[in-house]
Amino acid sequence: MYDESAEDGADGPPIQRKGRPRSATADDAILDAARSLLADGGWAGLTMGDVAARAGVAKTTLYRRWHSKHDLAIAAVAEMLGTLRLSDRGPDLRADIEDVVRRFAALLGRPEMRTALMGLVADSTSDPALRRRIREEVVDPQKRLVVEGRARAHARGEITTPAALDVDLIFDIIAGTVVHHILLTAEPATDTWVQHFTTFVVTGLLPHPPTPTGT
Amino acid sequence: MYDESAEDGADGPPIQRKGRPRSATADDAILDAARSLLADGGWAGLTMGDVAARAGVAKTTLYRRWHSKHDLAIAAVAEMLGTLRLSDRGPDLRADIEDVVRRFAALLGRPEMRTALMGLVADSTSDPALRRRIREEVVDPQKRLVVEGRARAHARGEITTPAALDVDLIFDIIAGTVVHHILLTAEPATDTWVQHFTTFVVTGLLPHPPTPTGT
DNA sequence: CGCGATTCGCTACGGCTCGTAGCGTAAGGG
DNA sequence: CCCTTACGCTACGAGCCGTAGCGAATCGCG
Repeated sequence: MYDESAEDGADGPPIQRKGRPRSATADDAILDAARSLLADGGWAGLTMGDVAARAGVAKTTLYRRWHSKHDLAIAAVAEMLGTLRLSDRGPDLRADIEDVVRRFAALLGRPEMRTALMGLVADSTSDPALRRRIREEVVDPQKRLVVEGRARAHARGEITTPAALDVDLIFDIIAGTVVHHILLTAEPATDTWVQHFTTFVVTGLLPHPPTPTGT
Repeated sequence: MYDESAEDGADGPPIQRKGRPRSATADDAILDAARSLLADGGWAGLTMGDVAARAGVAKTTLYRRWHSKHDLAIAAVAEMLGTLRLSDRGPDLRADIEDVVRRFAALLGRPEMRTALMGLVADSTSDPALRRRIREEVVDPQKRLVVEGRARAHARGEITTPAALDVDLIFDIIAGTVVHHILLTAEPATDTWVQHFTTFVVTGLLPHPPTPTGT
């Protein structure tokens, strides 16, 4: 189901093969062309023929590396998401959250990013195998950011036990909200929006929780 | 750009025309067929030819009502989302939120719903006109739920001024988080997840905000 | 009642995309 | 140096979108 040839997952060293090696420049040219077409023409604008033409290679060369348009898009997206980092060290949890929100929003501000991501997710709604690959190669790796932020908060004493923060839930909230906001406005998130949202994440809807929910 | 014939927006009375009237049963059959195909084969499974065949009509009949696959999908989705309601009256804000989260999650649990929604959003990333239509006919109408919940909270005295709650932000958070969660797990949201998320929305990450953010 | 207007089903089509196959050629490794 | 593999090219089958043209059916209105 899968060629061990392409270096999509970025796992393991490039396997040594016997004959003529693959062109590394072609790899870069293809991924660049794919992102460029995604930015210009959206998910529908990403056609294998056009990618090949813009990259200056034959269509066969694409299919020798990736088995489908989905595989190619995953590779292009994963490479971009892999660059996400947390700033060196923030003063408190709030600063760390604001930082990651800002960086994630900046990434989604790039049209090729949101286009590929949504195209993949859309197709994955009826393709369990594709959804699994997206989760494993695109989404789940980013949870490291939440885990790291939580560890910092614990080290600072802001939370008593790491288990107090549910990583999956926090990730759903941050990623989901930013995606929803950016996709429907189609403009980069403003700085005030980022701060507004961050405040909410830390504080919640009702700043002072007095309401004793008695019977 | 748009036939005033189809009753998509559900706005205004059915315009009287002169010749043979359109078959209302065909309308229902088409939308049902579309939803059925979406549930079975995902966004890619929604083909105009198959919809026509399953609905027992000619492909021409589809295009006479909707100008494109996107228009048809919007009509199918809007009809389903229009059924969203708030429960009659909850005891407090938390109950109202939990209620709307549960109902929205239930709707997204239906495969035809998430499939159509994501397919449309994906295509809209590079189609401003389509994005605008989705916002106006699908997304924005649901904000009434947030507005209503906020009014209730104000009437109960849980918040001092309605402006204290940013409708757009709250909508992004609730809709975005639920969508993100359901799409990546592909399973209906559990009851404990709904409660967990609701608690977060009301309380925030740090239940007691001690950290005096001094210099 | 009948006439004009419109819908409906059918078939066919042009243009596009995906992904594959076959072939001769280029390039590097043991 | 030769074997193995990558590469480019062309062609192809299958599928889908959206449109066109036709005769037949169906309703409103005068």
